[in-house]
Amino acid sequence: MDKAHDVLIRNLSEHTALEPEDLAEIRGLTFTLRDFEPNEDFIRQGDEPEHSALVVSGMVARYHLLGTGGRQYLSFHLTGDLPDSQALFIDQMDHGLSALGPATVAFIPHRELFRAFRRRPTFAHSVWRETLRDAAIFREAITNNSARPMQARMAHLFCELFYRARTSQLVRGNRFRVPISLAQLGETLGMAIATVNRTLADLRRSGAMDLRDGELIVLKWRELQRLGDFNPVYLHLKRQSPPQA
Amino acid sequence: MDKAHDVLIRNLSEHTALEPEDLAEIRGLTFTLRDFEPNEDFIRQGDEPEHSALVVSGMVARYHLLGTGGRQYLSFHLTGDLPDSQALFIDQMDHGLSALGPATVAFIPHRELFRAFRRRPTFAHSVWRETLRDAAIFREAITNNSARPMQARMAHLFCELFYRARTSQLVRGNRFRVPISLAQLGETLGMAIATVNRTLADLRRSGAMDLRDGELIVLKWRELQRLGDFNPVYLHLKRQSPPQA
DNA sequence: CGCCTACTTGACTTACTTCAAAAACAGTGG
DNA sequence: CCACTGTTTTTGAAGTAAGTCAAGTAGGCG
Repeated sequence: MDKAHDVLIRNLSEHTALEPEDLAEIRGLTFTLRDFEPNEDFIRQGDEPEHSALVVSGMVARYHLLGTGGRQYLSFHLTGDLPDSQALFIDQMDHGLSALGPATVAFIPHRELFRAFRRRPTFAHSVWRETLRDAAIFREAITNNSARPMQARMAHLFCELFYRARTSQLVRGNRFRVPISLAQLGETLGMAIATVNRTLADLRRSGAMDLRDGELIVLKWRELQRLGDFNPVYLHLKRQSPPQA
Repeated sequence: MDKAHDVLIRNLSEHTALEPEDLAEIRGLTFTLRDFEPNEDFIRQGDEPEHSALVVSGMVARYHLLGTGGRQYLSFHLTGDLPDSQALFIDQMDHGLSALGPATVAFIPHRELFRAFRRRPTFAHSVWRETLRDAAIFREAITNNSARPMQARMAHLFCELFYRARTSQLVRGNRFRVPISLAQLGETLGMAIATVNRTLADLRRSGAMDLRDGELIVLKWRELQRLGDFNPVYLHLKRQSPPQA
């Protein structure tokens, strides 16, 4: 059951130099694991959570509920991410979280985290940094959905997911599980489902990538990056690891 | 010269209960004031700043540079805000900052802030909370620019600015300085300038608000809120202060 | 096999962009 | 004080990308 600690440490180490004492402190945290079905909610808008979540496996999404009943997806989270770190210092959730495909999430009481923060400021700063990276990803999403044409918008999303998956060592060959429907893609990128389909068809036709059976396949990384106007600086990773393809 | 400390304390107090020791620590910080012209940049994309900024007066914006040479505005900051708090734990700026109208900004070395964080964790947490509120504002911008029709989109932006201005006590009567051009509004909301003008004309015609001579005038708050589908929960303010009009 | 959901495709409509030009305004210098 | 220049705002007309609507196909599961 050390998997939760492992993935958290690996993820924080991508941007922060943790000392042995920090690692010990993290390993002392008690995580409660829970499995979720595809599309199962686990934190709802309006909740006042007393636990923090950590993605142990699978993919998890944040979303806003719209007045019309629909959703706006805000971000996606992979193994090692703290998808509701934002809730640490905030009373009421302004957004919800759900599993995309099947996912395992570890929960840890806020109280325990705060105690660890007090004892190891470096650990606190690494989590803070994690929330700031989240914010940078939100900023990029604003630009993506506001200023880029449909094709670039979609390509950019796939670039980000693939790049992050790669640093989290979730890419086998040039493939990686992205259990997302066209409808959800539309609710992420702000486009109608018909447009999603046609835009995706264009991307497939370009030969740069494919999305099949819930799996993203990157065939020509440089080309996809060009199409998506993708520059990974905003992900603020210590070592830049460009996919090789 | 104490203005910088005052506005910072007032702003942090909106969401955090600071203790006398925190106030003393904050009052001990050394700020360097600088005045900026309208549209003057003061932090550029790519910079690696060693100082943090605090808006003392005026309005300040964050923006992404686009490949096409244009800008995508990401957020606006009022008196008391820390518009580049994101840079505290991040090497390289992924966005720039500029003054909108004339503005006064106070700068403080990161080193000094970190020392204060170490001494007063509550202060650190209040700044962390501030960065999380920023992130919540980014999330709302994603939804605004992706899922709302043009008129609601614009109304929502004005609602947010007015609401925040009000909690920062920057609203005189029902007016408040918003020195933003139509072109900049377009680069904020992801619409062409012609559409900005027509949408703004519609809003004016509705009688809910006006924007004249760089001043936002809210005539019917409830109506504007309705048009903008605005719910201030995401601003995470301790006391909710609905404008009276 | 039949049901349900997800994806695909086509035809039509429209909201927004683009292009272009005029009007209003601000600043500068004679 | 008023012409001259440049910028911002306003308005119009035309083109188009994306949304909507609708129907059909494919895939997954009891």
